[in-house]
Amino acid sequence: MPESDEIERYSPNKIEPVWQQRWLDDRTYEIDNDDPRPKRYVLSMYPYPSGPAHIGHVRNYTFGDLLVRYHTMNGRGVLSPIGFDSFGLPAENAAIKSGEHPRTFTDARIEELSSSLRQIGAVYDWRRTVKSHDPSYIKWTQWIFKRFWEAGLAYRAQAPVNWCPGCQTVLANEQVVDGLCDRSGDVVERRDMEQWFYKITDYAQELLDEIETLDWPARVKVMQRNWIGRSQGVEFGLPIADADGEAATNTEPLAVYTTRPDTGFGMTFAVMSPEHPRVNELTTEAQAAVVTTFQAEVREMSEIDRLSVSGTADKRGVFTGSHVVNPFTGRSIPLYLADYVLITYGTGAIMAVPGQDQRDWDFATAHGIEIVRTVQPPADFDGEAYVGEGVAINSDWLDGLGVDEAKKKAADWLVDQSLGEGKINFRLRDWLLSRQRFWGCPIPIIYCDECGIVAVPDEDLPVVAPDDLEFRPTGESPLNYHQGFLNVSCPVCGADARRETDTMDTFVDSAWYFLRFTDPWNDDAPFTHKSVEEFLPVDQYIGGVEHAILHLLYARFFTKSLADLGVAPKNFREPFRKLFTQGMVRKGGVKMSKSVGNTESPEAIVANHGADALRLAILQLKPPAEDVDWEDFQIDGCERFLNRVWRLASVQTDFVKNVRAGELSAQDVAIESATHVLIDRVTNEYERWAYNTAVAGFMEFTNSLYKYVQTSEGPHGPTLDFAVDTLLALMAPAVPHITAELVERRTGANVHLNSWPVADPAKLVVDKVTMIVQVNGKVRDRLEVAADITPEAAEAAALGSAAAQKYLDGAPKKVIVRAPKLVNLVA
RNA sequence: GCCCGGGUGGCGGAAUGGCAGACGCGGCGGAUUCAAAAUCCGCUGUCCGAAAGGGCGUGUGGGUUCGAAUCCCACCCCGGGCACCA
Repeated sequence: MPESDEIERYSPNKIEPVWQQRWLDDRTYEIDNDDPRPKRYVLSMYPYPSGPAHIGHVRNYTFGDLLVRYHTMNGRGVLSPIGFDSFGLPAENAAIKSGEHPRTFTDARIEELSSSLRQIGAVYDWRRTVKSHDPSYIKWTQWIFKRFWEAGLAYRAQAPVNWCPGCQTVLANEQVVDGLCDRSGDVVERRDMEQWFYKITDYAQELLDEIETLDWPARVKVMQRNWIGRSQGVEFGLPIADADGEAATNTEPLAVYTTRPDTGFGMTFAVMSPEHPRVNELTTEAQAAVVTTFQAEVREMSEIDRLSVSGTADKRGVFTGSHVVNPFTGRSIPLYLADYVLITYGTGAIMAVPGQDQRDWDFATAHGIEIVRTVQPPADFDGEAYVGEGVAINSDWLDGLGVDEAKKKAADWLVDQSLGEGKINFRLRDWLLSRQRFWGCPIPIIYCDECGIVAVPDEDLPVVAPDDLEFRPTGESPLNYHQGFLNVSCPVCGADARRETDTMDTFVDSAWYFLRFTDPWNDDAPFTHKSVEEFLPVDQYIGGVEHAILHLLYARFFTKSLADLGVAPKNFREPFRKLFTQGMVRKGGVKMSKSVGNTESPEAIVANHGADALRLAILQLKPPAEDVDWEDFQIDGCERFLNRVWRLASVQTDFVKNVRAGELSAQDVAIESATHVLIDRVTNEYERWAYNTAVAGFMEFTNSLYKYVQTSEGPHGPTLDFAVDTLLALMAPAVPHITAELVERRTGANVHLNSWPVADPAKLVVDKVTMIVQVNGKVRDRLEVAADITPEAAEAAALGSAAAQKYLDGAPKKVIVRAPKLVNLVA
């Protein structure tokens, strides 16, 4: 089909802004709470507004937008909101550098990101936009904090915390990666500070149990399970030994936690964490000096130094001079201090069993402590500590039992002896939410010398940071210097008091934003039971796998807590029914390429090639779940393809004279059938996130239509129109502008409001198929046969194939028939 | 170390027990053009062969099966997660 002057050229720059404006003006994607259509809630993760969209954003929001449009065409009322996770350090750092207020800085970045999203054709109900830093949102984040505080789910405590010297703030455990700050990369220090926590550990068991019910990627579920880290064991007391090595009755036993009570007879020493509160009490005078020195050494050590020896045999520790009694053997065993025992887990002290634990083995070897095996290793075992299955040995009344049986018997014995009780421990810690930063949601608390910790009354919310702040490069929050903010009178007694200057971790903001979207206009409540019931849970949540732990766990915790507090409906336990995690976009590999992607930003690509071509290229590149290399991004083929579609679907010119009417020829029937097959295929591929192959389907079909219109016979008008109109409808969720424009020109209709095509099952069946004939599993011939051929006829046809007979020496020994696809002749 | 993914042409990938390499990129050739761009059509895993045709081929080695990229076992490599959690 040669280019024709009569066909207006495809100019995305002309049509795309027009349609983007129309979707806004027509309020196509706005949804009211009482919308009668069946509801769908499609949500892409709350973005941090860092300025114009980068390619990772474009990928994420293209996937979401495709679904919003697809479900809308399927007659659903789709809630497609957008918001901005607009608190955070970058704005604050920019303020320190330029003196510009973080609010003006942030608002500008939000405007840029919003504009990029509109430019790629993503559609939202913009009326529902939520921003973390908006006072109307701050108010409810603070209100929720207060409800948590009243319920004991928020508390203030002195605790060893992770301090990032670069960010000048404390970090949650989750934000420390390999001892480094996950944002700045600084080495994290330990500090003891008074801080606010959310009691997420109250929900550890439910958070763990309900993972099972979620339609989430398996690896995300595994990561959450690992993070929560449930372990079942026994907590029991080791009596302190007196001078004779007997259990002292006047001293509290040392509590330890173990998951392997069955190995108790192999306990040849015990270890306390250097931070354990009973270290002083249990250290003898002779050992006091070395113990104090060791404690100081450990305290000085950063997390990374402490971890750097992990897995090595260098188990550092000192003897306390004291002994405890192994209740299993009745023997007195030495009590040590070692930095491999963590104060934050279990009781902060352990029974050490070198025979069955490699860490204890290493420590015992380094300090000359006796090692007793209590589980028989296999004959060929050549390791050190043996942690596998086996029969108990050297264990008196446990001898001969398997690990599980012995565990149970030993645990029961400890309970019977009133020494201990069964205990479940979690790795999960409470969520440290205080941040010593300015650009975050203020914690609505007042400290009064008379009344203590007092919450800001609800009617005084929100507490918002003042505008006239002075930003200094000291790293300290400017709130600490602002007398107007700092000084306040106590809401209870009226005495002079001062405000909390810490703000909340920004993960608090994103832990409930999806709820606010259901009723963002509400001034009397963060949302209502009704609004939650109307839209939640989110039917499809879309985001990066980097949020697999932090954000998703916090949002689940908030949901459960809010439900239990009666703020949300009681039975609303999980916010995100279905989760899709798209792969990351990697950039900056060494690979060089001529493709445009290397040098152009998404905005430049839109300007040069159009948003539809950009979207299509992203969809085609790779399966959505996989990581992509930016270098592999290729737009030329997609742009060429859209031009082909444009020419094909534009009011026909060059081949209009060839169009036939009347009876259908064989090739018309084939095209009609292929159209129905395409409907079936693409619908299925959209449902299962196979966007890359859906794009291939569009291209294949378009290629076959090009051949069709160029045959000497010419295309059949109604058949061609049906094929093209269907193609445009199927492509509409992926490339919304070009399809909207072409459909309007062709039929006057709005493709995005049209209903989704439905395949006619009768037209999906073809009457002739290619049957392959194999000899010994190798393809030797292809035969055209009727689709409903009988197995007998298929076998006969295969035996009649001359091409196959060449490889047969007489009659085949065996014939496998899978009519009508294949016949395998086994010689 | 443990737990997940993954390894297929020059490149991104398709095929989840039945024609390996769909679709796109890149490359080659043809049509159109004064010429070029654009466009349209065709070819393009590899080896042998003039061709017809055939051999080989989905990280490596074994196995199951009439038939394996696909299932099983062992190993190698790449990516991610967890990692002193008692």
